[in-house]
Amino acid sequence: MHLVGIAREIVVAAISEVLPLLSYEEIDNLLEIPPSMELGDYSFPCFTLAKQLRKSPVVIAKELAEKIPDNRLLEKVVVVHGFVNFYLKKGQLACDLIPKICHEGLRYGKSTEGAGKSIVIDFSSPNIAKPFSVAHLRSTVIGHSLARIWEHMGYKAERINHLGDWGTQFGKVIVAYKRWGEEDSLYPKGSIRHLLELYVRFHKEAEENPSLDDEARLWFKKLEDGDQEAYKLWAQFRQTSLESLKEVYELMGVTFDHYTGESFYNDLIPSAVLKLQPFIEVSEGAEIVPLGDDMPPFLVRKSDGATLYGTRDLTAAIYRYETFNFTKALYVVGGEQALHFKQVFAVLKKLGYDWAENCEHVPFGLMRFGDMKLSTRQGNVIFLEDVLDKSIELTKAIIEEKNPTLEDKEEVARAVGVGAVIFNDLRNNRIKDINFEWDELLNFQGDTGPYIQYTHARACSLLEKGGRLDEFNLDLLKEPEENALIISLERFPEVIKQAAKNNEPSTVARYLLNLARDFNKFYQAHRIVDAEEGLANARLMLVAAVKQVIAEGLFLLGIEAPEKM
RNA sequence: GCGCUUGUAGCUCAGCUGGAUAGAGCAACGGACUUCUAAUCCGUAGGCCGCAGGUUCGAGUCCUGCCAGGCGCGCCA
Repeated sequence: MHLVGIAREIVVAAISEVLPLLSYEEIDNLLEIPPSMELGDYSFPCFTLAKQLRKSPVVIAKELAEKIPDNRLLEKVVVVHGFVNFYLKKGQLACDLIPKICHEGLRYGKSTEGAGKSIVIDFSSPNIAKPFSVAHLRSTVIGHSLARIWEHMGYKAERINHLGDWGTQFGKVIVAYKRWGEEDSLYPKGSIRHLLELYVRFHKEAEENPSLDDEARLWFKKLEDGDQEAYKLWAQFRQTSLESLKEVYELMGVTFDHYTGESFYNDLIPSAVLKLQPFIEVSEGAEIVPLGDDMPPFLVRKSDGATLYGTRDLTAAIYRYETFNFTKALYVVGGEQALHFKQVFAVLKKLGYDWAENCEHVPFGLMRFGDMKLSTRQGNVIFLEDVLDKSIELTKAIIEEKNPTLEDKEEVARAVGVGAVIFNDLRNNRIKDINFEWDELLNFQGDTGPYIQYTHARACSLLEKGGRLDEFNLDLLKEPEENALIISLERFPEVIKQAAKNNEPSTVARYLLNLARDFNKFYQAHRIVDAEEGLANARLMLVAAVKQVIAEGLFLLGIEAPEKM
């Protein structure tokens, strides 16, 4: 069991000393945070012990509390009902914690749990025949954040962009391009939006002329069989799309270690299929692997012999394990593909790969627009680039209004505008569907990215005005607003751990909102730079620590933290 | 039909994996800028936690059954 956080560790240790019945880990699991500060900082419920010890929870709690030894960080231990409530000496905690945070900087809360281990994260993975729409945003920002969170846990992250650069959809685009390429086009030949026009037109025309679908399948088959013309077109489409994609990634500050898309695995597929051979059955001309009664069969090859994305996912999984020897493999892909991954993992297990247990689908909810699902096929898309641009424009306007003398306006507007979009996506549990609402997205007040960035900039401004800090006595911090911040800073490592455990960036996002709110309350209630000298220095140190943790938390979400805005 | 998933304030959502009096933001209304960045803060109002059972010291949280929405269910990804 790896414990994080100074104070929590001490509380658990103290209980452990007087309660040998439970292990360290059991105590840590039981320990909770009371609903309000008046009830203490940590709380240990004794109800579950009642049966085992055959005593009332209140009696157990009393006995336990009496035995807890004195500790330099413990203010008092109070029994309420069946709870043992621990009150920490905030001043002392501040003395221990704040210099530590300021000293460790971005390393505060970092764990060594994953030392020597690697985690493969498959995210973003857009379909490259299609434009990058807001629907792809989710996988991109969630995956990017998870990579940073797991790195903070000490893992080596392998960021993989499993580009959808192979498959029947390319047959469709080829057919459309050959028929209608450039004709009546609003966009120049070869541009990503031109490709979208073709894609949309294909589906429209295919409704009346289903033979187009057959033609598309034929072209994809030709592509797989190495047809020169098909390959050349495919390569051209791929290149255009990739260039356009990379612009968006750059704007958002998202990076990958590997751009190994589906086409990357073409050469590896035969050997993977060979491994599958003993399990394959032929059904209606297609090759399948039956998976029992509770799951539909897994399709290996279509009746025309072409592969499917499942085949490529399977091949990719094996390749990744052999290449990275991962401890964990995450697939940050929409929830609508849950069954697909269940099938892929089941097939891996059938092949005898124990590591299939370490593969995890990290699903997320749909992005909706009004009451309809965004559908590329119907041309019903919102381009991510447009969203980012709009958000950046709005940010610029706000800067002009509120802080017209700001330097680097362009750069700040980009950081804040993009941050707003990213935060909007990471704020809630990832499984929730998101209704795409311009108004909500472009509102920069309340629970938003700009709110947190603003708080950070505010803290930076105080530090700039406060000057250099040589001497400080953190024991002077006694106000409730100060205490709230100290205890909140102390909990940050737990928060990261929790976020990693659940693959849930929103845990960090929520924490930051609370921290920012607590900070703004503190800011509102007390003078800082012009408090009496000793107190001013102590408060400025607190501000420095808060600033540090906000910047670090934003980093974990993939959001920048400008010093001024 | 079967499987997965969601249901908490008018709206968008938290709720620490079963704990104490269910909390935020938005929207509404009322306040606070000659003072450290008002992208802020304070206050008011707003709740049969979808419904009904069950499990136990204790349920918004777990189990069962309904109801409602969403997503899937062999040659798309």
